Amino acid sequence: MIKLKHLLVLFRHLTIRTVEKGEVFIRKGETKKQLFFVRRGMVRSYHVSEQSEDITFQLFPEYHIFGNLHSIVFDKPSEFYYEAIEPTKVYTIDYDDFFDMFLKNPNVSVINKTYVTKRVFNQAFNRVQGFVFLSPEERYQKYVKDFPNVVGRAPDKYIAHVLGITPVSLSRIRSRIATKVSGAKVK
Amino acid sequence: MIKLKHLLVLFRHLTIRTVEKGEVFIRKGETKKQLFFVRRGMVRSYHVSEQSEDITFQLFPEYHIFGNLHSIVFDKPSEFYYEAIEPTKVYTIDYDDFFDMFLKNPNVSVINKTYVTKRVFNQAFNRVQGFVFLSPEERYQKYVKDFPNVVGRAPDKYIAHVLGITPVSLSRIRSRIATKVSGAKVK
DNA sequence: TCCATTTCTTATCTTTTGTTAATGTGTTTA
DNA sequence: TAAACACATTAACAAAAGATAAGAAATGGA
Repeated sequence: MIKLKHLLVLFRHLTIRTVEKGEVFIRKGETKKQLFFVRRGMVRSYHVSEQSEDITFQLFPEYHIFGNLHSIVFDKPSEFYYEAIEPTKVYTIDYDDFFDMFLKNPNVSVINKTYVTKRVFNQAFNRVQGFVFLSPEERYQKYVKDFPNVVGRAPDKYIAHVLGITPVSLSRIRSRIATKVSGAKVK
Repeated sequence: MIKLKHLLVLFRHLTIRTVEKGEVFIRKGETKKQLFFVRRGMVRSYHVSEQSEDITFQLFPEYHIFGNLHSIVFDKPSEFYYEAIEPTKVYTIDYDDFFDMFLKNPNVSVINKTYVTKRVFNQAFNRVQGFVFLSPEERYQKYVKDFPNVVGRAPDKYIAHVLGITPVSLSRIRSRIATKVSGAKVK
């Protein structure tokens, strides 16, 4: 059984970076293979296209791991930006150095080598399940349950895109849920 | 660079199973950790709930890898059934034996140990990107492009659920696309 | 070949979403 | 404090999707 405490011990050995809101960890086009552990604050990944606005792909609050997956997994340049949306502190390590850590630090060997892989895969797989089996409203309810430390903290417009809907639609969903819960719409 | 040829060599050493249409490889609730390589035919994973019909989660044509991910990644019982929807031939191996293969067979060591992991993650990650950035219609167009050997072969109702929409809606999308392409609707 | 079953399409209606824009409501900062 | 800005909500309309049902087409067996 792996505890966050163990993961924390591991990342304590790594590079610490403290940034202001708005700072970018990874830019589109970059190919550096880095892993990040969010110790404090929040990070969002987003995609920019010519025609439309930024579209947020994922939000990473404390104790979440993110990285340039396009580079790490697919050996391609990053398609996303990764930006702090709060004053944020992260632990960073180069991905290729990452697995060496296990050899050099016997005290962190409690952490299964594939733990990070599984965690990241877990994120993606669970999201796909949400898109296939749940309605947008159910998806939001699940998100509130799974990420109570994100909802009400990150802007709703970010959460909306994570859920695959527009901010306007999410606002209506929230209003709909409030009506259901209280029995009557609060004007 | 890993080629399908190499993967094929690897799986040639494994258990071969040939089944009829309708046979089930993995049942909901099972915890066996197995990897499958589809050599011929097609497999679908699906979820059954009390109220609604089966909902197809994914389709695996030739040269695709599938497995009991709920067990392999999360150490939980499978939530899905995995069923052949055509006469199908698969190569099977127990997941824990899988990585031993690399040690015992130097001739297949060209295959990166993490290749399978990356492939499976790729599937999930790309799907999430589709759900976040594309409309249902665009998602279908992309699916046709990415899986031409599935479209027109597997029932559309399966593909619809994979794309997160209803079979009726997919039928309308197909009709809409046909109208756009030909300029006029064929009655 | 014929019948039964499954799948796909079409229609109707309701609900939800996307889009755009206007209006509130805070927050920041100059 | 006032102005500027970002975000959330609401409204109005068009477009799309869900649900249900009926009919057409395709498929599979006997």
